[in-house]
Amino acid sequence: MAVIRRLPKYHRYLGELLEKDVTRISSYELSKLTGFTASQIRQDFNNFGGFGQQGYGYNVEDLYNQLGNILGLGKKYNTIIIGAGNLGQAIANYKSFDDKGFRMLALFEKNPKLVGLTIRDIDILDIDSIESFSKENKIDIAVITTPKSQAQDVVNRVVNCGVKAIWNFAPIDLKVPEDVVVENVQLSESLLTIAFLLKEKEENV
Amino acid sequence: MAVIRRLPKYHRYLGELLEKDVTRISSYELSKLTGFTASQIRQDFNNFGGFGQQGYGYNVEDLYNQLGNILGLGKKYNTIIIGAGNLGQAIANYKSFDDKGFRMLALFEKNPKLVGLTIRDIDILDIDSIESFSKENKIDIAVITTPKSQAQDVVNRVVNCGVKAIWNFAPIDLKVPEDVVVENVQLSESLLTIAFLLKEKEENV
DNA sequence: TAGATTGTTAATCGATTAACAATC
DNA sequence: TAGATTGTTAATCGATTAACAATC
Repeated sequence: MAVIRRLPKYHRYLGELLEKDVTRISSYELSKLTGFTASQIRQDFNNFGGFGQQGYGYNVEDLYNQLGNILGLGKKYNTIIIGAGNLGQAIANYKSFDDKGFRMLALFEKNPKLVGLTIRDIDILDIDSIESFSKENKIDIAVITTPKSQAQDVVNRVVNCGVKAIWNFAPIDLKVPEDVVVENVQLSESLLTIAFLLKEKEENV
Repeated sequence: MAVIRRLPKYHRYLGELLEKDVTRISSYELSKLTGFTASQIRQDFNNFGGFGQQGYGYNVEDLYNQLGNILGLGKKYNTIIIGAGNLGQAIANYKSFDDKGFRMLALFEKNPKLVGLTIRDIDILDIDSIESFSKENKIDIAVITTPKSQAQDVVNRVVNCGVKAIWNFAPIDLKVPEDVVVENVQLSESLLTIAFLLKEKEENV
């Protein structure tokens, strides 16, 4: 699990190298870019198979594609966003998510003032149409950007609709069946970490 | 460091317990809430001093306040948001950040169509007024919600203005002097993790 | 061939869990 | 006092780093 948190970063840097037409890279050079140790990088890649070549290093394009496969890119993921406030709209606007295979199909919203609008051609639908929508479209991932108070309720609903992964931005620990993946983005916890580090820094002066 | 990532979660649950007028809690009960083991919880708290009482457990209010202090709450942090797109606006709208002591003073934006607007009474200022603004207001934290291409540049500018912590939402590893705290929120990496877990789940069926 | 760099094993480090004496 | 639960030490586990033989 510690490894897979590093994979997206490798993938990102390899994508950048690819754009710069770099064809090969050693674990040492990659360690300078990513900040991980060369030893760790080699260990990480070897968990998934030997992608390198002794005396040469790694082929950037090959490694990029291999990591893409491991990360489950190449597949398409039908994704809906529940909660069309600023955060939901921000996510709908990220074109790069679509590019990575996360198809943003629709936003769902309770507030009637927002229903009917579109964000980058993505419709904002009434929240009560989740069930009917999911019958016509197999949903893989639901993004939860509702207020905390509605989060568990909408999650129950989408899980009933067969959603297998939740990307949760509400400040709450969701209860889901064990076969449903939950990835939390706890902004508040991230911000508190900053406060802690700032305070610690001050004390160590 | 692993400990301090857990502190905000403890703090959140203790806040909820406090609202429910729960006065005491044992490490065992807290383990059921948070999902951490009771042993780990006791270890964590003991890193910062003995907050409990044998045979009784922990006083919820006392523990909540102690953790708040450790997390650096109670202090006020002057915060600016750079980039007034959806994400910047979303963060400006989070009232709970203000409540925790993160004073959102202003948003800064390049796009002239947005400059002059206000989000929840927070002005959107021209990005070129960062320097003059920081002379009148000591800024502690800068939130980076600009596009990737502008992120490093604005970070250089705010660091020059004396900002000591960066909350970075741009998909890039920022270069900062070593005394500047950077906390990254890499949405794309978080989403890729979901893809990986979904794929892995499928393969293990 | 010599040099470079991987793949992989062993050593180290740190974090988590288990156990239990201390004590409220 | 008996029961409950912490504080704390020791044991375990997992992740990281170091080292080096294999090999391109």
